[in-house]
Amino acid sequence: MTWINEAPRIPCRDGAVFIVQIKATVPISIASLKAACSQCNLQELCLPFGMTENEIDRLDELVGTRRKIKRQQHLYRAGDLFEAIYAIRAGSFKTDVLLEDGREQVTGFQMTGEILGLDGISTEFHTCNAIALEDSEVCVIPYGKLEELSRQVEGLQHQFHKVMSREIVRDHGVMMLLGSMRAEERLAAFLLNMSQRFTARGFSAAEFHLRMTREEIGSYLGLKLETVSRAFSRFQEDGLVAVQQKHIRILDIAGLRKLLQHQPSGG
Amino acid sequence: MTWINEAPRIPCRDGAVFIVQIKATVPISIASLKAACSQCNLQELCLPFGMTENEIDRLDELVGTRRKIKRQQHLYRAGDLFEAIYAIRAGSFKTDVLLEDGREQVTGFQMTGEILGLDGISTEFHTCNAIALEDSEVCVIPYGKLEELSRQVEGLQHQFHKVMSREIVRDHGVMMLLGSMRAEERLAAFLLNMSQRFTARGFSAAEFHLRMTREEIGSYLGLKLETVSRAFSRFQEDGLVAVQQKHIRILDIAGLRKLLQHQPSGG
DNA sequence: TTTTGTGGTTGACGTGGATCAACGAGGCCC
DNA sequence: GGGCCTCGTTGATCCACGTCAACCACAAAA
Repeated sequence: MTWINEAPRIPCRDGAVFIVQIKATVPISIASLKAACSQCNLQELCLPFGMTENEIDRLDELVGTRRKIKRQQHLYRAGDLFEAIYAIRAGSFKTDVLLEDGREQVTGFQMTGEILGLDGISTEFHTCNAIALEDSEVCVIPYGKLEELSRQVEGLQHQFHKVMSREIVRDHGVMMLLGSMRAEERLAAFLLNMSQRFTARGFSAAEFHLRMTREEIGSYLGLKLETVSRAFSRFQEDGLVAVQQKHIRILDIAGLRKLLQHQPSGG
Repeated sequence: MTWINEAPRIPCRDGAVFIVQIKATVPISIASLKAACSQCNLQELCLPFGMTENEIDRLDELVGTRRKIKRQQHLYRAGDLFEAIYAIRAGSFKTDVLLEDGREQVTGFQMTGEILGLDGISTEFHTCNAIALEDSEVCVIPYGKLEELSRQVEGLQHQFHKVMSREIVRDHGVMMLLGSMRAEERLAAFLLNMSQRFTARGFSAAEFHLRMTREEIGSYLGLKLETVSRAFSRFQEDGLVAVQQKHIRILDIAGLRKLLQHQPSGG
């Protein structure tokens, strides 16, 4: 229930340092958790979206704990018992599925305010891995509590259903991308999607820093990392974007959008 | 509320014949709807799964109407206002998304007991098309009623969440397939999946009739119809399946499964 | 019965992206 | 500073699948 109890679940090389962090954050966390959602500036992007003030106040009892996850560490793994869903408070994640032979498919990249762990409801075990792309923090929402509260708070129930449905719609978009777009279209779609999500978070639509590698982008888009790299170079040649490693500046957003229509065909 | 009121929503070339059908089925429907779910032999595969007898009795008030959809007709279209989800009572469907330039991506094939329309919760408009692959019938579950009842009936709430989560997990599987498998692996995965779903419905695991065309399979698997056809032929040569048009007989299920592991790589 | 249409199969050929390989750039530790 | 390691870029070559086209099977219509 406290940070201390959560600590053993967080694998961490430099354990000592991390304990210090815990000690430092415990009093702050306990204080702020009393008003977890109602005070959070991510409301608009997160579970509370669209709920009334009264309803959000009731939400505060939902978030029992926060959890810090260091870069490259797992929030949960495929096969883990499902107990909670997670709202990203800071940082970003990728989710992936692994085949027995080692092939990896990245199924999504998640940013602040987005919800992780919905895959676990189905079987009560997680079916994918969630890995932090940078040092991150999540709000832990115990699933039993969420179901209980959403039986009482209509707005929460409705919003939770919307979050799940949005995930389904997003997945359909990815299927479209993987099933019928060519490499450059996929990357254009990816960049436009990132841009739009950064915008929603108050960052620049045109200039941002990708937290994932070319290989992870490639896995998500069903391409090899070399192909991703070549597509970036092509966009740069064509004056669509300025690329410097992970730093992206979109120069011609309309041009990127145009790439998405009427290509001859794809896959 | 009755078949008659629903009738105008069903586009139908041979209207006259259909009206006769309606007249014939109205009394039967009204009688059976009084005990929609509790009497239904699809319980195990559908929304009531895992609920207690008492809970299922309460479910009966949920299904207001049934709707017949003829082959090739839409249950709903992208852009339609979202009002209800649908449980397939008989027949089968495909769902697809269309790009402006006409490209189609089939996002799924649905069989009896499966739920359609979850994509609409997110924005209150449907985001994909649902088209009957054969003459079919669905139970119409008004969404408002479902939310209301699932605030009262814990088992319903839980089961509904599981259905949504299962859809997310399924989509991840398709992403894996589209993103990192080669053509024959995709088709093998598809056949094994169909076989498993037919089995769950009491049909033969080894012999079944596909309701969709090669082109639809191809769209779902991110392949061209010729590639699907060639893969079928290859499987036949290798003694894995006997294919005669849409009729499939699996001869070596272990062989198909083996195709799914340890291929060198994909894409 | 022939006709027409839709869906499926098969072959020949082209190509987008995978593969293999070399090299460059930035971050981190010593 | 220098060595190491991960990540990214770029080039040369290959091949799985797309494309184009001919033909076949079956069903419904004439």
